[in-house]
Amino acid sequence: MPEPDGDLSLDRLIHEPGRLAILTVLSSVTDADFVFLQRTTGLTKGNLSSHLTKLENADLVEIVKSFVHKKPNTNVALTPEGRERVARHWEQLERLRRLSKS
Amino acid sequence: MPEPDGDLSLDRLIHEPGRLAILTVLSSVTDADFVFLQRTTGLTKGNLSSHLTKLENADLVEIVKSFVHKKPNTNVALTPEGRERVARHWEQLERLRRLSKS
DNA sequence: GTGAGAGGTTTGCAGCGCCAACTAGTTTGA
DNA sequence: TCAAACTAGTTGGCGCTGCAAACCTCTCAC
Repeated sequence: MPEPDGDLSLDRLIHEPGRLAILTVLSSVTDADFVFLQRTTGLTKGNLSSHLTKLENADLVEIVKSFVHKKPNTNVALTPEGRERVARHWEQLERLRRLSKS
Repeated sequence: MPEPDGDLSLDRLIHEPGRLAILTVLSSVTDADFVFLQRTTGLTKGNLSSHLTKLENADLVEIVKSFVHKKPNTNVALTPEGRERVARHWEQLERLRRLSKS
């Protein structure tokens, strides 16, 4: 029940390392496909797949499946809400960090 | 298997919100007692207790128990190693964040 | 056709965070 | 004096969730 003085609580959905990596990569580009995300984040396919599903369910990313060169292609982009929540998360972290430098 | 290009991996032990809060608070003071940490982090006693145990096992904090005014008192301080690893963690986060702002 | 590989998804489990319940001791007050 | 209430924690049980391995489906080379 005790709320911290300034709210230090972090959104687990975003804070989780794997997803934070995905979201951060996504926020530097307009969109990215599965393979690119896998290489940049270092996640295994399985992890990446399940994280993407969670992010999609939370409306943080939009996923478009199609075929490119006859191969399945999964394209991922942040939703506006996702972009905003990631930005807010970094602010939250910044706030937390400032505590330690004062 | 695949390592990311630049290492984006985050230390779960430190990254976990509850512990990150504890460690960050601790890095702004020389030491703190249980009740102070509970108030500043907003964690429940149970959480705080188990997080502290983990941090102690990992040698990130040192815990000294004593009695103050006849009451049990738990005093916590970062170890040198803890201090360094927390600092490194924030650098790691900063590196990750820069990806998204380039 | 068949073997290898790309591109994912599903499954199983281990580990962890979270709250509730409990312990141990102290103070209050009837 | 004895019990109720409070302080300061610790422990246990449960449910979630991250992880890797196994699996699936399609394509291409031979």
